[in-house]
Amino acid sequence: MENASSNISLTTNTSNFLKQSATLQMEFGQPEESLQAMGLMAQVHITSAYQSGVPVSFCNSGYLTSGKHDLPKVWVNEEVDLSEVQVSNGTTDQISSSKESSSSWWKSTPASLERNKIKARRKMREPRFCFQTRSDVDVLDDGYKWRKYGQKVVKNCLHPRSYYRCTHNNCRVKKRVERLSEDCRMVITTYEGRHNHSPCDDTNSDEHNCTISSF
DNA sequence: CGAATTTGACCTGCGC
DNA sequence: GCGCAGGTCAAATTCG
Repeated sequence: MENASSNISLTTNTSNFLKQSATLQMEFGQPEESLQAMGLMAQVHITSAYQSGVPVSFCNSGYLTSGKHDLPKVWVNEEVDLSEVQVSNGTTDQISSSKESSSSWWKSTPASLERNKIKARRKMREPRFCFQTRSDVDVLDDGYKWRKYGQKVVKNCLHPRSYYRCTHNNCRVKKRVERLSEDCRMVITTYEGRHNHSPCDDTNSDEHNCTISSF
């Protein structure tokens, strides 16, 4: 990584990931563009890939330090099943589960109809970006406004995982934040989905111009 | 007092 | 089919 400001190198270990990466570029264009779409203004170096949540090549090399944060290690976990998305045509009404529609006691209420929609939505996997930073704070300032909607203790992890959702209207981007049990200073952030707005829509300060290293 | 967070319950997917 | 683990919901609580 001789020039972090202009080069993003991608390490791939499996042909499957290459396929996934190709899909990603269809969706987002260049990797840099992808990261910007996620609101990541910092220049990054992609060192490893996650495949279905399992690290193909976990990054364990040194980190570039800037302030309280090290520049993040990023990997892309593109899990969008385009055929599935096309079948659903962006809506959830066409997706149903015979198992769920047969025996759930709550199925006939308006709330349950909404739940069915949510479930169908869950089936459509969103593009994901994961990155790892060394930081004292859990939530990185990426320019977007997030609302915490859950926290869960994950097996074999000392630290709980936090779940956040973008607060912008109709933006369904989510992120998960957890700390490594091996090194509590390491934060793993996973973005899921793509913002349909700019960071400026969420903040009225110039904080969003700050990069991840601004803490 | 409204917004944000916490937290226990619930739901779903997956492996055995 | 069952149990476990991860993800989400929503009522209660806290915060600004």
